[in-house]
Amino acid sequence: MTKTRLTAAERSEEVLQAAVVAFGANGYAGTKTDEIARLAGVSQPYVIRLFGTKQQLFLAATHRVCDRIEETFRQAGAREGSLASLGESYNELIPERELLVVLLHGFAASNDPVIGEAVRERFGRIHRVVGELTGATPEEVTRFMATGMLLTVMAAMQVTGPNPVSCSWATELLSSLSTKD
Amino acid sequence: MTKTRLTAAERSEEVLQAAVVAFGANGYAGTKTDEIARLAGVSQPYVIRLFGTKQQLFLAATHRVCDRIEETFRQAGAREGSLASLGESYNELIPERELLVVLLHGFAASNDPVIGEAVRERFGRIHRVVGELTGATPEEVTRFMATGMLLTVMAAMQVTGPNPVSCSWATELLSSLSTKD
DNA sequence: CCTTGTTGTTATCGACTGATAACTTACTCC
DNA sequence: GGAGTAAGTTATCAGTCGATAACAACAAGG
Repeated sequence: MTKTRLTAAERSEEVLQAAVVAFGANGYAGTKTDEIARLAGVSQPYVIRLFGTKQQLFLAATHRVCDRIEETFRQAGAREGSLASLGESYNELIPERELLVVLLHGFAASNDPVIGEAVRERFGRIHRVVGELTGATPEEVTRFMATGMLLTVMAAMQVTGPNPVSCSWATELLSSLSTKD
Repeated sequence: MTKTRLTAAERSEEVLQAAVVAFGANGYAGTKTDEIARLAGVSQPYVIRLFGTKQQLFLAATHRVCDRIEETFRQAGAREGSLASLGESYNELIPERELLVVLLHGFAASNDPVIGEAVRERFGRIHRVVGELTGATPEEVTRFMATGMLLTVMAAMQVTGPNPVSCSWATELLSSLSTKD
């Protein structure tokens, strides 16, 4: 019965983490604020009060995810500024399936002007950061991003990450990636 | 006032095309059957009666899209069995933004077991078909699929296709693709 | 022309869902 | 210790949305 009371900032952080999980599973339109509330252990109206709007909460989740991706890349880049190094660090992110898939749901929700603009901006930023960290050619960076999108889509299809659905083409595809990723 | 009456099969075809457009714009959860009905020029209950369920309609739209992609690849492969040839044919698909984006929405909706299974099956099939048509190595095929996913995501973000949102990173990225796609 | 099957509509339900308002409970600082 | 503020809840609304049912209109064949 730990009815601990948190500051709004702390509670917002918990709600945000819950939102990443929920949105990652069911996307923007498919996720109900009530579900996020249950995950976070608070009431649904409180979720709304903390973030104002479902849309704003989704934007916050998107930004959180992109921040973490950039952070991961920066750390990998600090160790070794190669595409291979960043690629490996991306693999570390895959186990947290929701994380990557939230981003995919952001892309998918780009028809909403507000979400679309945010998502384009963040994707462009990741693209730029990868280039800056590695000094790779535009072609190499593009190819890196393409591989990232493939992995993200596969995460969404649940053939990678925890409890993966076994799939002949998926294992084949993954092995052909590791040969020169 | 052309109150033409069609057979159920013909009307279903029109509804299905409308569904591809609508689902492509707003995804599975984000699209209302009523919207599809308006696009097709029929009443919302009739849409349901023709396809039974919103989910079944989405599945039909997904299969339709995948059929068209495979068809396009087969035709290109018949002309010339190279990855470059298939890649060019994919570019022809991009102007019909909805088409590719429906597939992305399918990936995103993979949390639904029925949709997930269908989408995994179709993606695997495309992967296999590309391999068969081109005789390329697994690594090359995987890279082809990765590029395809990148293009699909970019289509969703509306930086390619009709009325593209202008975006510095997008033009840069696209030009680096055309150098050796 | 009238019966029968098929196409299509209107009316309506019932469950959901984001958001608001009003109220309550805990913490904190004199 | 109580006044004030911040955290959190319950109650509830207003609008949606997919689906069902019942009815209507059109076509074809005998």
